[in-house]
Amino acid sequence: MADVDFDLDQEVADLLRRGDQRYTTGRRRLVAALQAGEGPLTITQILEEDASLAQSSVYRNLTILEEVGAVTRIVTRDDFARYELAEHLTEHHHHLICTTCGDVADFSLTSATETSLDRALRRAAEEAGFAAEAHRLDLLGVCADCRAA
Amino acid sequence: MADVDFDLDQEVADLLRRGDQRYTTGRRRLVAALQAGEGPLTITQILEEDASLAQSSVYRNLTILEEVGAVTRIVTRDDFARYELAEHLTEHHHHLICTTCGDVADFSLTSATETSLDRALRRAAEEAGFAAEAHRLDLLGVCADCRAA
DNA sequence: CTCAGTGCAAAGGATTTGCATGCCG
DNA sequence: CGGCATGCAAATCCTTTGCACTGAG
Repeated sequence: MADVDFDLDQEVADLLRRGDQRYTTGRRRLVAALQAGEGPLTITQILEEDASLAQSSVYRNLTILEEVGAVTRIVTRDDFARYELAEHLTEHHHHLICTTCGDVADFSLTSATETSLDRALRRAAEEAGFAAEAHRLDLLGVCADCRAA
Repeated sequence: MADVDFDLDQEVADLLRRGDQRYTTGRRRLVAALQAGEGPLTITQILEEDASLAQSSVYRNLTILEEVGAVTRIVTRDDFARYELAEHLTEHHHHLICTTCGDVADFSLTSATETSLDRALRRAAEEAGFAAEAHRLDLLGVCADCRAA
């Protein structure tokens, strides 16, 4: 785990440096908070995770981290944007979005499925004259917690 | 085309009636505007499509149409929610989201791909104790217009 | 007639920004 | 030291809501 943390920090530091940005204490804390989360986090959840962070700085730093490619911003249905570490810093995955509580969890497909999906998407993009960059696959439903409640 | 329109109107009328809602002129215009769009539309686009509509009524009616299951609200990355006719009124499809201009277009996969994808998702949902309701697959990239520009 | 639907304008709420201060390089 | 990062509070902007009016049944 220590190794993983170190690599992540290094990677983020590199990304920031390449973007002429500093890796400040606040940004380190932000990355740590995102890493601690089980899935994408809302600003509120981040502030709860680390109360030493200021809301406006969190917004600003998330924007910068997104610009340098360290963080991804996702929007679901509710009014809260969520942020997670970029895929190349973690692993390709998808989201289980709970339509009841709004929470988001991660899941993965087998690489075989991913491969054939990629192939199909590449074909579709070509037909539309679209330069594909990435795909996003979400599963909507009710999470285990909400089903129990 | 006339047939299609007729069916759509009938269907929406039924959905509204079941929800104890009226199918008023404004709502008809709203449905027509959504039908005219090439893909999901923002409120601004809807108002441009039919200038006789009032913004607040559009918001209110879209909410109602969503509640009765005639319309789906989607959120991408920019700050504008987009609306489209519900899948059972159109056809199962996915979205090409332009990361440059934010516009959204529709596309479809072959039914073979859809089937295997569904199977994979069902499996994943089961593992997570998640009651799957639907899936959402978006392709992110640069649209033909933006590539040309 | 009655009550839901409409339109205007004002309010709400997540996000952004201005500005003075603090800290990294 | 110089400039970027920070934090507070005020401003923004999409969206929602209050209220009086209109129209459907």
